[in-house]
Amino acid sequence: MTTIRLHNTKSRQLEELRPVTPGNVRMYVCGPTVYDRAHIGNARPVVVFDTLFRLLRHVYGEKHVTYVRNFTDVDDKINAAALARKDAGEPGTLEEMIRQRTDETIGWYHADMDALGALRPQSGPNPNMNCEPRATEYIPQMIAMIEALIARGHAYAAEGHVLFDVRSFPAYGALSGRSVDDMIAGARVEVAPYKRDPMDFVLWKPSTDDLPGWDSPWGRGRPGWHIECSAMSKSLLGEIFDIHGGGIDLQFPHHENEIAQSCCANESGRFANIWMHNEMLQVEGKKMSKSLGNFFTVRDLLDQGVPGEVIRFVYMMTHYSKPMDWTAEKRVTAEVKIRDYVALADLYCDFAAARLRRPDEAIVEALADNLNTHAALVIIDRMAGQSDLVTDMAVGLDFLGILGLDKLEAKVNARRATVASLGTFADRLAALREEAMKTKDFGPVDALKSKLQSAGVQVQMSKSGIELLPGPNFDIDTLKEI
RNA sequence: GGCGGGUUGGCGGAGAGGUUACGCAGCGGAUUGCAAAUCCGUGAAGACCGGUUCGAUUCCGGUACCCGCCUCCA
Repeated sequence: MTTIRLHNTKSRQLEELRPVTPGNVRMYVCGPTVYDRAHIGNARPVVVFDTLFRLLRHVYGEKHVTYVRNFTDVDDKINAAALARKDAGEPGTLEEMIRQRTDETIGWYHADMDALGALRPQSGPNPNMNCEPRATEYIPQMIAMIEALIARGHAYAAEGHVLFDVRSFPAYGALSGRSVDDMIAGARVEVAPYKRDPMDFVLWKPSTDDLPGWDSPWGRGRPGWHIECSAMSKSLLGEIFDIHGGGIDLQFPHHENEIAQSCCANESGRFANIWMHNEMLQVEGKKMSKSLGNFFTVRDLLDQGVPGEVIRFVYMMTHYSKPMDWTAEKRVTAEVKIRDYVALADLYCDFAAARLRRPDEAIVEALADNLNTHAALVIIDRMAGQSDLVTDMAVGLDFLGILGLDKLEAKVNARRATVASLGTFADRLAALREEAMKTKDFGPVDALKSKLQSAGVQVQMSKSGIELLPGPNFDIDTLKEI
């Protein structure tokens, strides 16, 4: 069996994946807070961990991998958005508006991530498991966990809040490499009067009547930010599971707090084994931000005509552990590559054979080496350079989630249809050329050629004949006028 | 201020203590009515300063710059 090695943020080392339950892998990835469209930074972990999911399914078998990714649908930003709508006079209760907004956002998220070729989280061993749990469906489990933390002396209730006592957990800060004392020295912590220690964080907080809330032993309230992941991962994956992932920005405080809560509430005192974090994304060398005007969503790109496979290809060019720069130039590079792959598949891919074939071991090995997607793409390029390996290239693109075989075949067919539709122009051009060969007046040939080129058609004339292909800016409407 | 990541040829981007990364672009040639496509060939690097070493882009230390987290943004 392929040995998978992954970088564990916790140990700061490359570690061999040894599943808690041999032969079965369980992975939890922190999902989005659902209040708005996913921006291109949000999509990076989705692609990273989807790639890992695909690798795990390949190595362990589809029936032996469980992947859970939550939707956080209780959050003050969501509340604020719903309150604003209510104040604007929209009908319905706050709860209805929140539900409406979160449902809508989840729908967007699914559509956008589907376009990137990301598989929906799912469980092989338990196909009925809801692997995309919503936080609001796990309030009782959160309350139970908070009660356990209080009972074990790791949390305390104060003024309607329940707080985690960071001093009760000596390992607090281990994941992110900081000490409680150092952090307090940073002095940017909100020091609420009811906190025993400035670093103590909220597990439960009271809700006023105009905010969503649930009954609890501490009165009507709502959960703090981090507890939902601890509760949901425990409910669905158990106390101890194999991989926990997310963006590096979650390392502190989110994951640090998850570890504290889960380790202290769990009988075993343990939690996830391997912690994986993807580095951040920039845009044209700068931090993506609304004020710089370089902020955009996955949907923005899709609407601009950048296909999901191109976006995914750009993500996969950079190793997940390094900062990634989204640039227009990379987008173009990816577009050219994808177009070349489709053209090659048109010529040399045996789709029937491809559907029966396993991905090339070298590609699997590249991913097994701490998810070296760039190395995998280099192998794809090598395959593209040899006609007898193009079928393997197609299998590789499918395995990497860039272009599924069905999608690739559909693109090939679309390309063929376009080429066929160009046939009459090819015939016209051939006739003109033949005539020009005799008269030595190439004016008419060049006239038609440049018209075709301005419609985005690639004109290839050789001794053997004329070939017209759709180019990057191919426009069928311009063509009709010729 | 604390913690962490980054800096490789025009651009993107890896691995490896000493042997061509690779891709795109460029340049030269073949080919073409001209192009395109294709093929062949080719220049170009390792932020800066030290140290270890026979030898470092690769290891160690420092400096600079960029980015992230420490403010419930992946």
